[in-house]
Amino acid sequence: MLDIRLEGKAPIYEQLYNGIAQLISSERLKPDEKLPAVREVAKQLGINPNTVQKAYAQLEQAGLIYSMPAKGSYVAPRTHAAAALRAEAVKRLEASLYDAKKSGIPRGDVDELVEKIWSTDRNEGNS
Amino acid sequence: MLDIRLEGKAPIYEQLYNGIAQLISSERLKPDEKLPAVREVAKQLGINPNTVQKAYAQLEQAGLIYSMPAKGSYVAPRTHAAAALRAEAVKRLEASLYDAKKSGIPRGDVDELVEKIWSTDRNEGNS
Amino acid sequence: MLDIRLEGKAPIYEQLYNGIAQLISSERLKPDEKLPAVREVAKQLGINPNTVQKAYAQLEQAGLIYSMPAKGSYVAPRTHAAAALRAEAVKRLEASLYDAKKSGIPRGDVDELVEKIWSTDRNEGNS
Amino acid sequence: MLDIRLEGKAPIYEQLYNGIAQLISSERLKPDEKLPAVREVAKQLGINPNTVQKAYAQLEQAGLIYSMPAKGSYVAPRTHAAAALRAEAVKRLEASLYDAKKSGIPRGDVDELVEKIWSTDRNEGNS
DNA sequence: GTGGTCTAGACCACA
DNA sequence: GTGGTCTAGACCACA
Repeated sequence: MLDIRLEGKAPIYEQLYNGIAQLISSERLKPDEKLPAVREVAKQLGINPNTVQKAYAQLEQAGLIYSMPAKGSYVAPRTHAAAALRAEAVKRLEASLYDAKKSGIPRGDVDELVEKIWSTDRNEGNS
Repeated sequence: MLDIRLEGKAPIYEQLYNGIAQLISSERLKPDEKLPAVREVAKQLGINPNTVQKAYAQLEQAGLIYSMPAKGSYVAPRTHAAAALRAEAVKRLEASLYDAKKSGIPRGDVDELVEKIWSTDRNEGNS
Repeated sequence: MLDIRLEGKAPIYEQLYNGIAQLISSERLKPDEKLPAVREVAKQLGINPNTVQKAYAQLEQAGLIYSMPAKGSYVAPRTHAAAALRAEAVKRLEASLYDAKKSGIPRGDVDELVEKIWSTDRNEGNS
Repeated sequence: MLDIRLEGKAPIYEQLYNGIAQLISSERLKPDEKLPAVREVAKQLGINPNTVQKAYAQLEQAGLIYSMPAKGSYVAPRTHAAAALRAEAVKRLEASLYDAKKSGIPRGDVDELVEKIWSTDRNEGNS
């Protein structure tokens, strides 16, 4: 229901934040779409509701979602969200590519990585 | 003697690791050059020897340095160090590409970025 | 609770590492099973928590366990653990073969040993 | 002059001991052959004469070499040395192969390793 | 409660 | 002197 995989050493609330931001950025979550309730996400992922609450609070503070008390949380309207996030993502990727080039990684290796990752069509999820 | 500034919230041993890795990568520390002793670095930076020890241990395990107990620690031969650094760079790049994909960046945009960066003729290198 | 005996001159954290690796390898610790907490192991064995922490950190880095800060440490999924253990076994075997060669053991003798051991039908396994 | 490579974390005197033992076991050092002088070995390998002295002392104590004061050290006569060492080496290798089998390494992989190592004809030495 | 980081300080074998 | 190990004990963010 929220196709997000928790893994690695980063704090869970941060992984949740990034995961949802990516869903918004890629428009798999559309503007004004309702997010699943905090408790639901917590149960689904087997984590503490406080942790989900923290992620939602930070998403709201970042202007990516808005919440209507007693109703739920919703993806913010277009202008605020997707475009800006995508621009940021591109910027981070560009920096990574420059680093890779500086480290002497040949372009061919990069192209192979890109091929490998983008051809893994669909199904990021469920290990 | 080791021109590294500690700052920010990242763990000290990690900052040390990255700082030394950069010195090796940029060849300001040359292959087989002796690194300052654990205790010396600790005194110089005003931190605990154990913390320096941890950074050195991880650098050794990554293949960037080798240490001979009772003699000292040394920068690994060029090939080893370069291979280790490239392996790390590839790992970071792969993570970035996954993030970019999840953020909805189309493959075409990525290919363009790669083209743009790698066609920038030659030597973008050693910052 | 972790049936491990510390003895001999090897570093404690290394004995712990090997002991736990064996429990995982023999599946007395199953995939995704929770390991006892760092402090608990320390108390039980009468050693310092830092020493246990070191063993756990290295097990995680070898891919044999994964840890979620504030939740606990868990045995890695079967595939990861098995791959890590095999990688280590191959490394040890390679070293042994080099030693054997240096000691002047002719290749023919080695081949005979391999033949003898692998033809011993099936399941020599889980000690 | 003593084709031995020092590497890894083991104490140098131990590496020296094993290296010389292997040369004797493989009969690249023959019975009653003279070993190079302590000081010579120390200079050649860039290590402390005390370290070489320690290795020689332990080799003598193990009955692998004998020393004639003011003359030098010599490889012990046949019966004491090569045969026993080789038997030990075979035993260690056999144990390693059993471990490898228990770890699930397929015979094919072992054969490849053997092929790789024994076909690297000659020249163990000089990195 | 949990893993993770860090300090202060000790001791060891080896060189 | 050098790297490596270990203890005792503190503090942190996160859950």
